[in-house]
Amino acid sequence: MAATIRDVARVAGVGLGTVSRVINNSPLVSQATRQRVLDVIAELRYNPSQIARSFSLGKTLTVATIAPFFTRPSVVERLRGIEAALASGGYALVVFNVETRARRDNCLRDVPRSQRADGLLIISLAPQPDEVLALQETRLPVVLIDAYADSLPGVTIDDVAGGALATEYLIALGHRRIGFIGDLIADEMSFNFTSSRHRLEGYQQALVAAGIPPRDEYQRHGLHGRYEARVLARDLLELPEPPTALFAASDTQAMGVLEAARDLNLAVPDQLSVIGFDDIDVAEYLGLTTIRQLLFESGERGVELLLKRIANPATKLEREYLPIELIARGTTRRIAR
Amino acid sequence: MAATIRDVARVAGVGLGTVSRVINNSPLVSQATRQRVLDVIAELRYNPSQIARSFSLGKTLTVATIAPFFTRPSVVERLRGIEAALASGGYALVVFNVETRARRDNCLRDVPRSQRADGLLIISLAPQPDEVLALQETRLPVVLIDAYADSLPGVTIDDVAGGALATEYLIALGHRRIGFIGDLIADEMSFNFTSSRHRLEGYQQALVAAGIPPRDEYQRHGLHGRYEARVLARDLLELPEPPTALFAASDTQAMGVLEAARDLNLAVPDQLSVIGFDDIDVAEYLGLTTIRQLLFESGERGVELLLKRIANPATKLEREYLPIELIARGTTRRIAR
DNA sequence: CTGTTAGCGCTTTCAT
DNA sequence: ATGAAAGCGCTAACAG
Repeated sequence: MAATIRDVARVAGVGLGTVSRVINNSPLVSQATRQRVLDVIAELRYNPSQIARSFSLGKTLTVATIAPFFTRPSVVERLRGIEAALASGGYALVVFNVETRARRDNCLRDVPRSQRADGLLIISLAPQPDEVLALQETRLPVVLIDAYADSLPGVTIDDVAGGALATEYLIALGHRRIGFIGDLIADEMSFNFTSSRHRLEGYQQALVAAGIPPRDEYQRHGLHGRYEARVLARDLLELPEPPTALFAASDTQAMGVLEAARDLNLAVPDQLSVIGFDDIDVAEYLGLTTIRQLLFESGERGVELLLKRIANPATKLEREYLPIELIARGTTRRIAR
Repeated sequence: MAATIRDVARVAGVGLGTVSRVINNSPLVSQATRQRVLDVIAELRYNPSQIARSFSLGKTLTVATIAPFFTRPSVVERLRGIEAALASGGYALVVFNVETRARRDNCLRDVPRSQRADGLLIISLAPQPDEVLALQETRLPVVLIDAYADSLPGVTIDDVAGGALATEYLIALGHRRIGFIGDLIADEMSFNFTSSRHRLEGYQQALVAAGIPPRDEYQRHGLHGRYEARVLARDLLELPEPPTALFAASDTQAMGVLEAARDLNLAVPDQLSVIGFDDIDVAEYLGLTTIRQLLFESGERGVELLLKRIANPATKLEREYLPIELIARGTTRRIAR
């Protein structure tokens, strides 16, 4: 069917090796020979088989990514950074999307083993200790993005500091009754997202530091999603003594909070201040105050670390922290007294 | 290093073929032998190499996707459908993101040739005739999603009908001065998106059918994006005799229109009706009236067509049209008189 | 500079 | 039911 390197060699009247050298731009071919081979390649419409190439080389020039809900704006933006960095390095990107616990476990177990890729990027998923061990056994270079695990390299932000930053800002605006809306605390059945948990920690620390005792009833957790956050927030805002400000662990959840405020006819920011996290695209549109993190860059940096590790697996464990920044917009204001 | 099939065979004291049969669940192995081999596999932590397997089989169990701006909500949703359908079929997904004209051309040319994948899905990009020819020459099964090309299978919606549907709705609400905001008309330098152009056609047809002459100054085109649409809309709305309703070729652009209205202190829908296209996630949040198309499903159906073609390349050219639906929300209303 | 050859790890006949 | 052997298309080491 399709021409092989052997066909090219035969027609051009040269050896296999020569054709291979031409394909790979080796300098050890005379100009004349090279041209002849090139002509035959064009004539035969020959395309080197990537699979055969990978096989022979022992590398796939492919990087695999496991991401939960890759449809979430923050994840998409990280993926975009990954793709861009990978493409400029000549690597292809294969994506595994994970929306159930079972698939998370399967992917984490099987993808590294399949040897389809030269490296693996895991987004927003923290492998458990036993999974880390299994991962290391495969010897496949791995980098975590927006997640942390002992003895695995990664790029993240300081989520605790982020949570504190958001909360301190609300405190500085005079708020004392500050609520928190975040993801479900990881349990057996869930994904082990850690960022929401850390942001909660930062929230609590900031409160304590300001002499405000954190109240349990001000902290609500649910599945990540606009609708879930809306329900949670509505509940929270109907408390006898409701919060005057709400910190949502993500912009998506903050949108749910905004909806809840609308449901209850609470004016934002006059009666309720709202702050989110991530600074996804739509945050600007909504005028949402939020904590910005560099999503695109996290993908880029993750790829850099990974490629370094692929080139030299002995590279010492690197962990990179990306900066965060408070973006004050219109959903927060000094508390009315 | 890692154990190979040969190691397993040796340790288990069986032939290569037997191990292969066990791996592939062939029934031609005795229960006893199978168990012995399985034990050795576990003991050696053997994982069959996917690359070697692909190579030997002559198939990669991978599908490639070329998508422009895969960060756009509508594209992401299609990809999600693709990934889901692929995963359940045992295929992996490799993604190429295209954000420049040059990369579009390169991908269209190189990806099919590289033989990295058993099939190719092209999203929202219409190959030119010469590109179609080159594509067909590679004999790689291809399916278009949200794009059309002669002699290539695909799944799309009827964009002309969609444009007409949106426009007729505005007309039915009493609007006569209806503007259109869409993508740049394809030129040498751009991507050849066709959907916006077709929606414009539908818009014009509906207008004519209602006896309203389309006015050139009511039709604006720019790069796809919220900001660009905002600028375009602002300009349009500052006309001496501005439109009372605006049809945006996508929800993202409709958001820009909404911003423009805000800029000019025009109340929506009281002073201006706005309708979008796609019904992306955020449309519901914004209460945006729009034309819904089945994005996720378009990915699923594209995969189905593609897998069918991979299984049997002689499958006759299939083209599938997905339904559209008007979703009336809060950004449109009967014109005040 | 160039041709030849030995694998890479697996699937698949083909015998047995 | 199972072992042996022939590739799949390419790269790289080796010999000229």
